[in-house]
Amino acid sequence: MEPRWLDDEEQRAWRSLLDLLRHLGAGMERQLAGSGVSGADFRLLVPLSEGPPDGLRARDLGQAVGWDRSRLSHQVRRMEERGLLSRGGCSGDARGTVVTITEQGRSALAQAAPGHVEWVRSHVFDPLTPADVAVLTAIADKVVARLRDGSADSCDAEPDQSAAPAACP
Amino acid sequence: MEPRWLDDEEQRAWRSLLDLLRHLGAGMERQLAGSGVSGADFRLLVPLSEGPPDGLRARDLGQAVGWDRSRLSHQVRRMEERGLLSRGGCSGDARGTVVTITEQGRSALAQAAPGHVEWVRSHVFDPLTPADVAVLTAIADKVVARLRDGSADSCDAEPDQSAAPAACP
DNA sequence: GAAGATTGAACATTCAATCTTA
DNA sequence: TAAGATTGAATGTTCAATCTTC
Repeated sequence: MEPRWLDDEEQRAWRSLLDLLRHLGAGMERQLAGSGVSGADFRLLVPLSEGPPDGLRARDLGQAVGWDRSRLSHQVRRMEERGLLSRGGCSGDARGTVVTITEQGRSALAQAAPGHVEWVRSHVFDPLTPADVAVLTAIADKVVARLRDGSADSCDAEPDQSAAPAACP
Repeated sequence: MEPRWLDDEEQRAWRSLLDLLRHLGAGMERQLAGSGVSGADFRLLVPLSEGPPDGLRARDLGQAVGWDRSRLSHQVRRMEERGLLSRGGCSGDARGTVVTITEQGRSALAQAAPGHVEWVRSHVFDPLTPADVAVLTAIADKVVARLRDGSADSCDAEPDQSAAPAACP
């Protein structure tokens, strides 16, 4: 069957969206790098800093950021080596691992967060009107909902209720 | 100075946008993988298939997709090893390299493109109204424009006039 | 010296076992 | 048997030289 190709306006829209994707990711990474943490570091530090002081189970942390076990394990190991967090056993379920943010981790986050929020605000929210923001949220949610459904089509399900990196710590 | 933290609605918006980012990238990659090409493969094949039959200079190809020399060089080498494209010298400038898509590359693209466009349409455009699409384009362009300016702030300039992966070949 | 391109090392991510415990 | 987690190999990306030609 002949595919339904994109017309000119749709191609423009798609290209703009891909540009947004690329620039947003790259810009965010660059800004954070200037504060000494990577995007991945930040992603983990936020939910850990907001969670209970005892730390979070690796399973829950993985769910929070939408990562699989392997990626989380590697990232946690690297961050533990750098002193940003620590791992410990899980009382009650000997299979589990509990991840805890260290003082050094809190400090790194506290140092990075203000610049990050300022960057997000000035690069994303400042150029938009409040109406833009409302519409953008609605649009993003619609597409994400469709994408979530779609994951079940040809592949496995995807829980993923990711945490918001720009939350205030 | 106390940073301007995000309010609740802004946090929701930011989180939705990040979710969109992640799901769109992952979903696209997964869909393409089912057709035997990676997102990176596809990115290069599209401008090469649309460009002159003699091929494109690596410099121009890099500009088209917004990659640096190193990343492009590695990706081109891997794709050449798989027979999707070929490299040759550049007549007129002995420093240059000319990259050409092979028949096998064209075939791989022709095989992947219909499914890709169908995926983009059904996952991105179908859930949106024409008005949504127009607004989304405008919003993305505004933010990208701001992000382009911003790149000059703390870092180097970024030309990047990337190609649109979902174009019809 | 600057531009175009390549290379190898370091780092991140994915994939396929593997291991332990529920 | 399934869930939680780790590991090592394969692949992809970034970073810092390096090399050639303009």
